[in-house]
Amino acid sequence: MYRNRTCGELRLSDNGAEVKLAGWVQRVRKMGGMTFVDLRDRYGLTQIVFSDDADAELADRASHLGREFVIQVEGKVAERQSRNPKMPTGDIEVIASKLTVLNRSEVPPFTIEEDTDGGDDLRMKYRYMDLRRPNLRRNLELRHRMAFEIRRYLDANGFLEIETPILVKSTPEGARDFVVPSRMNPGEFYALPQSPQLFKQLLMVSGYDRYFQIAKCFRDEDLRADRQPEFTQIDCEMSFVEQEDVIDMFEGLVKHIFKYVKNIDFKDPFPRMTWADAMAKYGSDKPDIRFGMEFRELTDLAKGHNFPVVDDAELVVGIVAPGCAGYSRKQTDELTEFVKRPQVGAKGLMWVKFDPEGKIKSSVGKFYTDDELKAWGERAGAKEGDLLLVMAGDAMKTRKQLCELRLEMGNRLGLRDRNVFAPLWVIDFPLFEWDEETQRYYAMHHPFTSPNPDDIPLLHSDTGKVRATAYDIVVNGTELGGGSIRIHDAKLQDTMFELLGFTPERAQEQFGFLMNAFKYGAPPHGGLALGFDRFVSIVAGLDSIRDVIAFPKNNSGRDVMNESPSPIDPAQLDELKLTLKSDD
RNA sequence: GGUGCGUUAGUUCAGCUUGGUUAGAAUACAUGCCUGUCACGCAUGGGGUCACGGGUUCAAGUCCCGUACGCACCGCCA
Repeated sequence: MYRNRTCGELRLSDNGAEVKLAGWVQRVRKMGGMTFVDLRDRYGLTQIVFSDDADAELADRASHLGREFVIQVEGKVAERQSRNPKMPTGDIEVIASKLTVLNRSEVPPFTIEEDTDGGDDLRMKYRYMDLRRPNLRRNLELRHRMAFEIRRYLDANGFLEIETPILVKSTPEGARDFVVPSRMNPGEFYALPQSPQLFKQLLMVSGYDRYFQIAKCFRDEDLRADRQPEFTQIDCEMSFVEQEDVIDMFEGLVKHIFKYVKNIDFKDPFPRMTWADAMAKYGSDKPDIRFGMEFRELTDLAKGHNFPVVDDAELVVGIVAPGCAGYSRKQTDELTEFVKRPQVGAKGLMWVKFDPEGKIKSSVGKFYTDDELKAWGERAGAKEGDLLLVMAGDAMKTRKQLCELRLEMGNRLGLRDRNVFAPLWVIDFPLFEWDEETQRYYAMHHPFTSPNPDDIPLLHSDTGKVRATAYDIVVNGTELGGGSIRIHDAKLQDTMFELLGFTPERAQEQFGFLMNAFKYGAPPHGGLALGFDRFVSIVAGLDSIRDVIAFPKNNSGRDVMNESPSPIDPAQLDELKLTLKSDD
């Protein structure tokens, strides 16, 4: 037995106990005739003391231990002469009587501490050491805890966890597929699943009316801080349900997680907002409702004053930054620069300051009288001391740009507190999205999403207006997940494919197995998928999902630790009947 | 596919604006001193292909071009 206690558990009540500990050397502090060693394992840190008075040879050996050596120590727990209130084990120490070096370590390339001195790249290359750091350890513990609670909740509600294949059929809709060549079927390929969508619908046909899976999904698209090529979804599907049933069930799941993992009780139902409202009030289908600053339309007030920027605009819309009337020229210029950055892409920004004495200062004073600007302020709900920020232009673009500005102001004003969680259901998404480039409709969610029954008459006449029975759950401006009630009627599904520009042959080729299954008694069904990595990172208060994934990929989809992807052996290519094209 | 920023000691960075002596700091590492430290302290020491390639120049870590890599973002992500 290498150890009988861990480095995190010893307390004053263990005083006098003979213990055996094993772990990694966090730090060695030599103080003349005494040497202190902080010993670390998954559970914590314990101080080990070696003293010349007790055993000079042992103390000398201890003083030459290096960082991250793996050692085993036997000794007696003792109360410290000088306690350290900053550590849980700070009241005690272990007076060593025996020291065994189980393994040496090279000097690590970065410090194994909460605030490491290592950069991201280096940490990824030595991820196995990065994972020794307490913050990453806590993240993975949180992830485990959440996965455990998800299973507990769903099991209690009668869900079955069922695995679906990783080698699946490629479908061109949606994201780019990762593709796997088939050796036994030369020239043919599997795809890795973007989600278990089709399988979970088939499981509903099979009668497994409550299914879930914590499923790995794969998308071959460019990465972001919150996007990995392989990621994990909490994938769920239910039969004999309507939108309300699905929302209830998974609002319950989210509440359960916050309650048992974060000790946060959401008593009230989560607020809901239609997609149209979300776009109009926040310029986003995933608004951060931790703070207000809702959009107010000023188009009618602003137009007709010989100000070309406004007169040519489809929409004039503003937000009120509370208490910001004192912003200096420099600060308003900064905001203007912010919206003019290529990432936001606005042409400019108008501002109106309503100072506490009732005076008005504005970047557009040339075009509007104080009374006219006052009317803007009244419409927008600006009080004395507030700053009104206004943008104008094409409606959709301007809303998106003002959305960026709103979030920026939220950050500047400290209104986006990581410890505050504001969940929100966004409902009534459009069923279709028009694509200018290819001049056709795409499914906003996916082609199996059912239209809102009220809008079925519009399917052919006013396709773009048709609402879907689809819903997203948003937390703090991040899309946590989404789902829909699916189509279970073969005729309606045919209509969908037709509107999406599929020929019957192509629809049959791609989704024939699902459509065939639907001929044999498909129950009404619907479901939802939550992004597990994002969920964990939101609960942990982190911006990047990389910190909640044990072995993530970098910005260009590479694993810098094992250097994948990598070329394969020519023999492997031969077996697969593949030839590489030369790079030109 | 595109935009921006970055690459200098094991590590995190400064130096570049205005080209010119032996490229610095902190930390880490090694050695010594130190019997209550816990970000220990003090002293000494070792440690550099200034990412790579080309160009300008009498002279390039520094200026210019390109490439690679990293990060963030746009496009993309039903």
